[in-house]
Amino acid sequence: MQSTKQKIQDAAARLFRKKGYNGTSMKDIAQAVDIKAASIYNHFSSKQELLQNLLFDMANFFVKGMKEITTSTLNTEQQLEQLITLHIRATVEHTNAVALIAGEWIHLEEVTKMEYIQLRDQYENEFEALINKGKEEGKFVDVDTEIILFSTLSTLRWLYSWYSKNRDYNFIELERQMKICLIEGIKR
Amino acid sequence: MQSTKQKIQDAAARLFRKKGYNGTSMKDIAQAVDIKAASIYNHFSSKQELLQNLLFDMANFFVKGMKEITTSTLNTEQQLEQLITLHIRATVEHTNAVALIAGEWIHLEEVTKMEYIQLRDQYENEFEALINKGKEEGKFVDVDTEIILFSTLSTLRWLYSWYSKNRDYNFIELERQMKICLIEGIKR
DNA sequence: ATTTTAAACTAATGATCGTTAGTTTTGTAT
DNA sequence: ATACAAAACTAACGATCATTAGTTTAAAAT
Repeated sequence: MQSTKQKIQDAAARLFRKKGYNGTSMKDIAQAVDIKAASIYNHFSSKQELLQNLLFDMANFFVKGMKEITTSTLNTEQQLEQLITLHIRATVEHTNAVALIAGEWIHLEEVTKMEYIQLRDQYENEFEALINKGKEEGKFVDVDTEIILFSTLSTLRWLYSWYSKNRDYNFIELERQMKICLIEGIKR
Repeated sequence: MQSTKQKIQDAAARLFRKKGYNGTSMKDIAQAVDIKAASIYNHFSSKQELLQNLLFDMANFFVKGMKEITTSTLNTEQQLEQLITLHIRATVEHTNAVALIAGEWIHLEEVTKMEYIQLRDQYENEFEALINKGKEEGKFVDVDTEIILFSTLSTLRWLYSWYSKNRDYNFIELERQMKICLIEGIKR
């Protein structure tokens, strides 16, 4: 059985995704959990806190996953494969929260937004370093690193959208195909 | 000199992108144009109409471009190249409006939203048909068409984000690199 | 110069929203 | 059974918002 607090978080993620942060009222969230809007404040101090929890949980999930991968003994190509797996796992396990990453972070209040962007940039920089490493090792094709990064990341970030329409797609197969699509294309 | 009407549209695009549709008030838009909120209604009948104009202008831009390309005499690979050029052109010429495609279409009112989704699906289907054609001709690699489509489209759709941070990047070079990145990867 | 039209303004309306205060209910520990 | 804490409720607040009505100003046409 799910706790009320967890139910509120889940409903918030789903509604923020469907109607946007500002388009979702505390009443909407409360109704989805079958309580009154004021009761949410027994569990969270504000609507903004709900958004922050969702976004930072995901940001930390990715930053932590990146750290584990880059400090492993896997070779560069294997590390890139693991990054793809990381994104697929996040998407499958937290589809709605992942969807918020695409656009709803703009509704974080100013100070928090800057902290969030910092985490995102950190992640991107480590991703970029990995691609550069592969290029230095002569394993990857000679295309501008930033363009490879942006092309790869955009695909991984958009995955939630595709996954929402193809939830029955074979999971292992998706992983295999994405690795071909994203890695074979840049191998030399 | 830009007309007031055009200035309102441009400000709306910029603000919708920065603060979201619901996060942007008519007063915000008016202030950006240095008039009062009520004066906007001399040019547009509602805030919703502003969003609709922006999104459908872009949707029509893409649908029309697709039609021109697929009815041309170019071969499959060249047509795919032209599609990339189309997205780059849209992004450079209408950066803010293109940015709205990623997330703000959810704020279209219900009936209009369905029309919009229909246009989007039509575009995606024609894109998919092109990839299938390339595969049948034995020109493209044997990866699930939907995955190639989703990977390619997500990169093209996210381009506005990258472009916003790299406006000084050499334009011709971007086009060349993107074609390598998106087409070489799926060629066989 | 006069009329007409377009586009700005002021002021107000009704609705919704996030949040708070105060109260009651529910469940748990003693 | 009683006491306590957690979590629900009702009611109300101040603020903001999209939009409308009515008025004034500016520009264009006659």
